[in-house]
Amino acid sequence: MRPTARSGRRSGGARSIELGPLTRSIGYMLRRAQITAVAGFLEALKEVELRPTQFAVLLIIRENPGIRQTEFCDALGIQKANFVPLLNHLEWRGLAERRTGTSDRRSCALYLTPRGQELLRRACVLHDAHEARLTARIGKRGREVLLSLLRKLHDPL
Amino acid sequence: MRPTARSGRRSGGARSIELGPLTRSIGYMLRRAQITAVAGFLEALKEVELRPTQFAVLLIIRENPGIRQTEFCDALGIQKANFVPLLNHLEWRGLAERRTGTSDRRSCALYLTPRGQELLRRACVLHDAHEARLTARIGKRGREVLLSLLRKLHDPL
DNA sequence: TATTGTTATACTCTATAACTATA
DNA sequence: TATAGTTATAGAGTATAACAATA
Repeated sequence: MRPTARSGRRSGGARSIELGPLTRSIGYMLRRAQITAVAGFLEALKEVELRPTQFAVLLIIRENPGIRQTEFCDALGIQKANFVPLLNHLEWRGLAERRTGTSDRRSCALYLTPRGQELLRRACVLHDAHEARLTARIGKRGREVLLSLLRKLHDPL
Repeated sequence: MRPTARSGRRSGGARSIELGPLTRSIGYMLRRAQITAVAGFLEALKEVELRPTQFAVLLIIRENPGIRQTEFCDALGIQKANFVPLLNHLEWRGLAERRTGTSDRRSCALYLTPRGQELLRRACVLHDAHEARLTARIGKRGREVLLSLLRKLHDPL
């Protein structure tokens, strides 16, 4: 799974792959780091059976109780059509719920169930441990620098 | 992991979404930055009609002429089954080619065609411009720091 | 007429098992 | 028997169009 960066041949006769300019590409290195991070996330949150997107949805509902689906999708850049099965799954697991809006009966207000709140608390503990393992590789200072750089890459400024 | 400080509503009446701990999550910020980077890549390489994976495949074949498919997949962490249609497409476009191995007739050695080499040169120019735009957001020093941090995140060390 | 949530659909990426032809 | 490449298939993630209920 891990590409090596050096060129030449190994003693066993197997070829060591030359990645060339890719190791100097922000895009490619971002992708590799993200693949590693996702794998670690899945391993860390296996106990609560949450994928990264599901974890993010629960967190954002907790931070924004009563948020409507369209609001959610606009903020996160998710297509509203794709949000439906995602939320269906969380509702089916009894972690989140839709409540039909009182003022606008077209819309649904989203809330965590007590069970969702409980699971999310446990998920946050596991997620913190996962983040701590990532931080251990780059140091606390490195983590702050990384978050700052990633924010700059994303924001239009 | 700490929640961020701000919350509340915007003046226009639209709700300002609270992302909470997500903005302090390496995993989430990696994902957001990568989405931005991929969008920029697609825009930058539209002219040559190469997606990030296709660009990476052409580059690695150029750096490792004669590489076999299994070697390639082992090094890049791609499933060999998924590599087949990927390579079929590049071959169909006349950019790369399989040559049946002389010593082992089960395997294919991969090469760029002259047209593939030409297109890749142009693609590299476009890719460099894209990387320069990313670098402009974080500075040359920031870029070096970022690449170093991303490498540390990926490598087991 | 416009908007919210929904359905249907399609295309990409990824993951696994089983097949073929060679070794 | 083991391996290289292939096929088939299934699951996620993502994109657009169109529909019903409501505004």
